Amino acid sequence: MSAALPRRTQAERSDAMRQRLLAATLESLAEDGYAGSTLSSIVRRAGVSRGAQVHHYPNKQALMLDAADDLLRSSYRTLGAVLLSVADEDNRLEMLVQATWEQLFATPLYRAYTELLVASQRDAVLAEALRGMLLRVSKVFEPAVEHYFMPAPGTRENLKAVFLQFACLLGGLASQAHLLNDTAHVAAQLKLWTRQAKLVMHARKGVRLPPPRPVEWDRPVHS
Amino acid sequence: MSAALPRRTQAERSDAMRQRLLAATLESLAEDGYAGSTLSSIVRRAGVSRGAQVHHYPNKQALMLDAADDLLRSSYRTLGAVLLSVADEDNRLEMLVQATWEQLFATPLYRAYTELLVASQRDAVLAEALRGMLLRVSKVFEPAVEHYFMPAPGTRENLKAVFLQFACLLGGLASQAHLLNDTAHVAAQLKLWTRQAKLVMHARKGVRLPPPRPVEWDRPVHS
DNA sequence: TATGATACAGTCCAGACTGTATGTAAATGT
DNA sequence: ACATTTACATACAGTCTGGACTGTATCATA
Repeated sequence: MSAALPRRTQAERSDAMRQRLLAATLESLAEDGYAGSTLSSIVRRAGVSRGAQVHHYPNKQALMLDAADDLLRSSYRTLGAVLLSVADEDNRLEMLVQATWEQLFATPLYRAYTELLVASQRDAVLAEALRGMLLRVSKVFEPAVEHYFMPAPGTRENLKAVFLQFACLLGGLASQAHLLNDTAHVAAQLKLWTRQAKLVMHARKGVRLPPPRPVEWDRPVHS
Repeated sequence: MSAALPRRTQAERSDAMRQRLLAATLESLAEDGYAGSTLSSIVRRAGVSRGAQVHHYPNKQALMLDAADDLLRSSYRTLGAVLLSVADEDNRLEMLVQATWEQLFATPLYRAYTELLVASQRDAVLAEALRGMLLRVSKVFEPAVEHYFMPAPGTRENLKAVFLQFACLLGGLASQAHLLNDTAHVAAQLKLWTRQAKLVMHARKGVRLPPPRPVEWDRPVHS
């Protein structure tokens, strides 16, 4: 009769609980902001008790750090999927731009990232963590860029810099999107950057294989 | 013997007090963030009592709204000065880019703006206020752009969009500047955008006059 | 100069948040 | 089967915040 109680192992219970807490934390960051994400509201959102949180994360910073880690890990996976999805497209750049915006920057997850980013301006530990995670993400993106694109003949533009520009542009755009109540601006900006980028880079012809898959970052054991 | 008490008028006292409160608020926003800018800390920073604040601003939101107004007004003036300063330069675009970054985006004031911007994501009143103020600022910038620059012959690029791109780029750059601990990246990005912009616009030749000075926004009487 | 309005100072209070301490159930090891 | 560790729940302590409230000094005006 204990069909509803499948007797989970300790590790399973812990992982599930951590997952619920992290998901609730990221939701809360996106909706209520960093300061608004109080421990009480997070556990309420996760539907667990206060004790569960304090058991897995001794203090708020630890929870936030792990949430940041989870966020960047998730973005890493999304980015990987995006890069794969444009593999067999002819107009790779357009697809990449559109997909990056829609699936990465125009999402609640990016709003959560924004909150962590501004909080990191006053939290050196969080800043260091974000720095390291960004480095790891860029380590995936840059080889993929090399895999798919090459500098246009005649130009000697640094593709890394052009994509860093892209990231800053999308970041700034996302931060102000709720003020510009005209969504056409966003589309225009995406098109504008695409046009500019095409001047300095070409999609490599005949590349139908996905980019090299670097070090796995999917499930490192929790420290 | 009352040499130290020059008998100020009521309006003078009020203005001076409001100024101290607003300055302290913007400092606090830049240093301690939005949530960290508590009323107690602000009045402590301003060196005034709690009662002074509550007299001039009935609640925290009113203070923040006026601080945002002051911030945008100040940026408006700075931007005007920047535009004037590049009037008689030959390499106007480079100077404009550099000055905009140094005097507008790489300042504590922009950090304060960032705090207000993310806070406005959950404060509709603040968002509306920022929206209106940004509109007014752009109303200064756009005529100045027309005054100084023209689309390059052959291209039909929208200069407004290019400068909106510039703003988003600088915003994104400033938000992440504390993570990229390499200041060379910023300079490289500024150069990159300048190069791209030069492809679609030229400085008008022989323009030695400052841009048209639109509606004044220097000291509207306080409501 | 008398009277009211304005500017400012200091204090109090209800609520909220974080961290901690303690108690109970479930899982694990032997 | 039982002891021990792990996972989770509840209660509490201390701090802080924002708003309300009362009191005092300064200014405007008739």
